[in-house]
Amino acid sequence: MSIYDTLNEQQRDAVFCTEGPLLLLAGAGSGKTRVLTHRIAYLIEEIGVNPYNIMAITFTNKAAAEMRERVDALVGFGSEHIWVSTFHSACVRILRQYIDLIGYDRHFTIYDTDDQKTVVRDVMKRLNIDKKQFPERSVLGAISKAKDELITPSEYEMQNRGKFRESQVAKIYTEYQKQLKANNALDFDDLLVKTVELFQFHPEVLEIFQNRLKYIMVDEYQDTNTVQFTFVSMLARKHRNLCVVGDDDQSIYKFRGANIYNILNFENIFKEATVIKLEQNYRSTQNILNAANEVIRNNKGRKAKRLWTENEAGEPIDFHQYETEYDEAQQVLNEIERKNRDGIAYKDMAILYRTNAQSRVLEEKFLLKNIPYKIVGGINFYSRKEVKDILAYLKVIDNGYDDLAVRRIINVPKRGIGATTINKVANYAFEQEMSFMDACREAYNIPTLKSAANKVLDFAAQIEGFRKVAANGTLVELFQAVTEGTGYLIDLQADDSEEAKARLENIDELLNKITEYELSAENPTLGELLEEIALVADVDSLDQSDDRVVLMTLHSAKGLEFPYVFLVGMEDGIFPSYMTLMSDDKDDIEEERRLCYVGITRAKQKLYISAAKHRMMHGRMQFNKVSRFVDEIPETLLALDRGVNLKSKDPAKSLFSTNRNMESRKPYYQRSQAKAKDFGFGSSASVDYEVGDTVSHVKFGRGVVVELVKGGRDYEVTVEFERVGRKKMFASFAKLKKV
DNA sequence: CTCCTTTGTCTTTTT
DNA sequence: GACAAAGGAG
Repeated sequence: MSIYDTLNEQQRDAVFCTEGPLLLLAGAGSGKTRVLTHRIAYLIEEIGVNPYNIMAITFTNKAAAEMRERVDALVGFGSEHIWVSTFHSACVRILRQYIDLIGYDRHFTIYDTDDQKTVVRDVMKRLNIDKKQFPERSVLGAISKAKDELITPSEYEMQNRGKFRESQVAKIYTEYQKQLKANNALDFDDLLVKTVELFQFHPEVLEIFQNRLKYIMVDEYQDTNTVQFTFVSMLARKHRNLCVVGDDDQSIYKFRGANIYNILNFENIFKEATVIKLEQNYRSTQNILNAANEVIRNNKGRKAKRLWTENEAGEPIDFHQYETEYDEAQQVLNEIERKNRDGIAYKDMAILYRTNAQSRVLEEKFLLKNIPYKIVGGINFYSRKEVKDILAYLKVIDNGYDDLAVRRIINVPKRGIGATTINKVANYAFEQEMSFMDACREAYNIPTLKSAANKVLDFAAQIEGFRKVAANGTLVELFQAVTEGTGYLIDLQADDSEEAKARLENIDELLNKITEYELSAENPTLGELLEEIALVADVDSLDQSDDRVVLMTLHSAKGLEFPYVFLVGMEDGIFPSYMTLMSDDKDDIEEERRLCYVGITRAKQKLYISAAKHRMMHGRMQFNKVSRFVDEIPETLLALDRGVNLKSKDPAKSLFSTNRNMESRKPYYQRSQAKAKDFGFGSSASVDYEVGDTVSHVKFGRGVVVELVKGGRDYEVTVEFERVGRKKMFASFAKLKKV
């Protein structure tokens, strides 16, 4: 009896097929991670491959850690020598060793999306390009797309001669890239692009890695883009032992440049490739799987396959359309409570939604009911202002060329250095062709500065001081020097608002992170710490031993599974999103459908689908039809009756049919915004309290109404709360209850 | 230079 | 509603 006996025939074929290119088409829940880990074990134990010669690329750090753990359990030794990482971390690791060969300093900084925006904004200002006409989002999108396709600024310019918009973007792209280089910084895309460049211009470096990485495996291959593909195929060119695993039906990152042809054309590119399909699903019940199959069947561009399972039929899929998003949240939470009483652990239940914004209403209910939960994604911890400020200090200490970081902190906390002064220093730096930080150090040379020069010099001296601490002390000591030496902590401590308290907590949390890093890393350095922070995804921190209900977007849920899954907000306009409904590109709706497929197949035992008839979106009441995807699930798989909560206050007025089935069969586009407005949720808004009444609020607790003003379509109510003081809010949002 | 208020814009998904 | 930019007062 060997460990391989537990695999099915196709899985075993995949494990034993170790030489040459291999394309593994692995449907959802077909045990691809099992195959990958067993394949690695087989390579090490049976073929005698040195773990050092194996590389596995995963999508998230969490998946990487998990894979290592599972291989470790199988082989018992050597797994720590396997190179398991994400694309981005792998590239950083290579670049930290060799990037000086292509003209960067090895202490480069990694820019996140916010940093990118700042650079684009600056560049556009300098080039005098109107940001109304060229929103930074779309400019960055174009740049990122170009990078994904390995198009350099000059190539981009040549390809777009004579096209006004594109040539403007080309100018921005060129300047943007120059700026990054000057700051000794790379954005996320650059990590890949620069590595490929390094390999192109320095084949000797490429060869080092080719010689080492004899067996390469890529997980979630359907979501790779052109640079990533180039990177991998360069590495694999020598030994050609490239195993890619993916499912074209789960390709959900086209917006990020994922190139589905990487998987669809793999056999054309690697002619000798073996192709193995894994179609038996071990995860979900028959009902769930059937629903998933029926939905995905509506897509045109896909490889033919049909997942099957030996699992039992299981319970039908629950579907409810509720009145509002609040009702929906309430009922979902009720069910979670019920299940928990029946002995289902919280961590076995997950709520999935299309957009992060949908988490807010749910979170409020969780707080109210005191059910443990964890929200993945959304506002990243590391993008909070106070955390970014402190990190900017650390970045400046690590890489003095990072002008962006310097400018962020030069007046934080307040040092009396205003915009005028900063511009003068920036101009001087530009004329002298030096970094902003170096210009600060020479502030006495800038005649126009006058008295401000001393303030700038003090700042430069302070950074110098921190550098000394960094050179001699621990990271925690450095952290303390920065937070205390700058007065950042004292300022916050002096302020006793709720907000300041929250900020202090976040700074504390950052200290925890740094302490933890310093304890666990073999050879902790400031650079590595910053890098680790730059490359973590929020899912990475998901600890599945915690007994909490998990809330996340469908995108984040890829690769995960839960016994009980709630798919909320299944409405046309939300999922599929309004943007894709409006798009002329038919592929967009197919991508949404794949996302739906991913969502459905996360569930092992039972799936709950729900929608709201109307909900507040962007500050307006929106009336949505049930998602077309729900319509694609055969009725026989759905349970529609039990516990339906149709609290329709006035059915006569209702423009939505009370019959949910009829509703979902109507053409989707007939809903008009004007009609929705006529219902005037706003104009009919009324409140059952008045000035002087005591009311209670979900978050703020008890308070007294001090003012009530009728606005255009809503009441504006001001309440003096016992705990948090005076707040002004709209009655329809506040949901105040008279006590 | 700083702080406050007002106004306008934008709303998908993320390494 | 969330946030950034702009405008205005001290």
